[in-house]
Amino acid sequence: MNAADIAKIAGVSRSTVSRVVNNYGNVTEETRSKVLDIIKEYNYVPHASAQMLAGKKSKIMGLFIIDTKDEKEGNKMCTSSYFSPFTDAVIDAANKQRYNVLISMINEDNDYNNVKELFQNKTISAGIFIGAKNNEPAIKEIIEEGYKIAVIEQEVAGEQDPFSKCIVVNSDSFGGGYQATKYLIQLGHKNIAHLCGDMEQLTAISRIEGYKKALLDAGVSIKNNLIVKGDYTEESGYKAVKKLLLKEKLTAIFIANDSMSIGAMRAIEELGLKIPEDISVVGFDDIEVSRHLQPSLTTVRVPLFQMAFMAANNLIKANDENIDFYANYKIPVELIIRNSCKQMEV
Amino acid sequence: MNAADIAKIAGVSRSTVSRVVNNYGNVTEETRSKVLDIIKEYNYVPHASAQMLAGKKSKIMGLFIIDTKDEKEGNKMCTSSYFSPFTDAVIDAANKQRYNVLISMINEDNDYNNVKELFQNKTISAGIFIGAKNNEPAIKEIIEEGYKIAVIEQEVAGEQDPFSKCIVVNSDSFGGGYQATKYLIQLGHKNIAHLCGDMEQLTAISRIEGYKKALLDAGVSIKNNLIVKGDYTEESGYKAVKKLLLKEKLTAIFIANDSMSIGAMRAIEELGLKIPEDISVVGFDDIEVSRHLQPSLTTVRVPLFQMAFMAANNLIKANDENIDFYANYKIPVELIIRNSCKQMEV
DNA sequence: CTGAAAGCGCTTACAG
DNA sequence: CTGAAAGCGCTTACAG
Repeated sequence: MNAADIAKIAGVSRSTVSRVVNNYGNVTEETRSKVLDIIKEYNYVPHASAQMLAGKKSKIMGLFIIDTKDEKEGNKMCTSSYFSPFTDAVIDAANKQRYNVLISMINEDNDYNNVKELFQNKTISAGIFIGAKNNEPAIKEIIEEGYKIAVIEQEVAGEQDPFSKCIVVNSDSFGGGYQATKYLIQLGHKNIAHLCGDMEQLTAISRIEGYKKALLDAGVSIKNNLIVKGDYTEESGYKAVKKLLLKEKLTAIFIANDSMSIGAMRAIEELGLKIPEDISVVGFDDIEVSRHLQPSLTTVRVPLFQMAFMAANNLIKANDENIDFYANYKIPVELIIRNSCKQMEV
Repeated sequence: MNAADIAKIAGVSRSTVSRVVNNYGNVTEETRSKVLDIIKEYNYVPHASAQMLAGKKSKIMGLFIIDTKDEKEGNKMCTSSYFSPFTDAVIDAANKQRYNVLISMINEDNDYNNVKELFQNKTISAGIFIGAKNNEPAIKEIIEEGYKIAVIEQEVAGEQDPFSKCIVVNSDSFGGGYQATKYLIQLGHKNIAHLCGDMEQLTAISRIEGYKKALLDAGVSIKNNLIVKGDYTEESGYKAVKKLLLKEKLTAIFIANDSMSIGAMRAIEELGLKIPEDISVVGFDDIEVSRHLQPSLTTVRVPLFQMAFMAANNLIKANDENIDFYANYKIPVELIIRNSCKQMEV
């Protein structure tokens, strides 16, 4: 059952069937309803590929989740606590506008080639990237080929930067790092450590900057031996904090994400220390588990739902209206105070 | 840059370009490598829609996540802790075989029409359903139209049932309910309550059956006032258990999933009772948070990764080889003992 | 408002 | 082993 069949049955031309299907204006009401009836009766659905080949654009957008950490069994789930609400929201936003979303994971650099192919072979007409390292050249290449792109957490380095030619949605990582650290300072802490995230990502870079600025503004000196490196995985949090506590004296630690905080809490506990009595902890992201931890984790909430909606809706708009629309959003974050920090005694 | 351009540059016909692209045998090595070079040089990628229209089948499979609960903000995240590992594994399995996956949520019955359209307009050539209620007629319809389908957690009611014409992957919910309950019995509990899941779903139906059978086998009488209804959401767990504890006397409760267990634990705590000292709790699913709860939750692990791989791989195989392949798997589950249950004193 | 025709970019018998 | 041609199912100027 194709357009020609419908045309024959309805006694009109294929052109007219097409006009009805696409809801164009230049058809009599009578013709339209006659054709519509036949379409319904025979349950005719236009062949998407034929439509595309003839000029319609794809209603499929890509969502690409970058996670190039070496995967142990455990990690996967953790990273997905961050990506999963984002994914849900993208699908939700897309479906509402009759778009579909094709999701793919990027675990190694080579996977970017598959993504590029998806654009080139016209399967998708737009794409969202989340989890990429800052300045990722593979994404820049795709943007430069002229495809419609939205990126989460990317720095735009001036007008020459390809990232200025897409939709960028960032959270205020600097502000979040600042707030988190300031909160610890206000509680009376002096020796506040920081566990960094994967420094290839913008979030990690900005969160540590916020941390440093807060210390600076409060006149607390920055001690480099209190700053340690992680890679955003739970395991890295565990190791880094265990090592740190064995060497340094501190009463509080600001950790660049919640997954590492979970590992850190395990390390602290294993060393016989109590949270928050001995060590105060602030995380970042507010993933689902954080409110269920013992003690519940004080953290900075990143509004991933909202960011997903902005990325998806802007992208769809640009695609539907066939316009070049570029933007650079910075979404505010919020400190969520729970039970992992305590006021220092005076 | 299309096949005709490549053909002209390489000095061959479009047919030959097509043969090279599709890696057919009947081309001289010389011709092949010449064409391949040109393709690489000009970065030619065949138009996916044109290929499909000319007869190739779609390399996109659909993944449909059914969640028809009334959505409050909170629920969404909870349900996704169950779906998210499954989704990850499906994408992983698909990508490994050069398939892409298009994900869509079904929040109301009407959304099934969009799914059907995706098959009818040939965007996807196969699909996986997870979260559907048992016996879902909308899915039956799709199977009956002849599309390649895999379904998670569905009962197959004989050879006449449309579900016998697809790939069914179930976990052993009955066995899990049985094990969980038996474990509580062995710990010396007599008054073991059960909080059911959404009874429209096969898992809920089978889990309660396992519970009853375990009691029966142990000679413990089934008390209907100890069996209460939930709908798999955290909130329903909270409400049901609060009400239950106010009325009945019990020392243990087997809860049909972990999300409800989280709500239940909150209810128990609010009533001033301790887990496991006053009430032992066993959940089901082993979602990510469960091991982080306080106390960590004893639960039945459902191997969603494995189920996802079976569904995806079987489906892809059936699609690639263009065969009708039907199967009905029952995947074993495992009781994960943590700290939410205690041995009764003698 | 409507139809005949060209064209989108491939694949696949068919013939050689 | 290779090419000319038909065909996949649409949309969109163009002409009326």
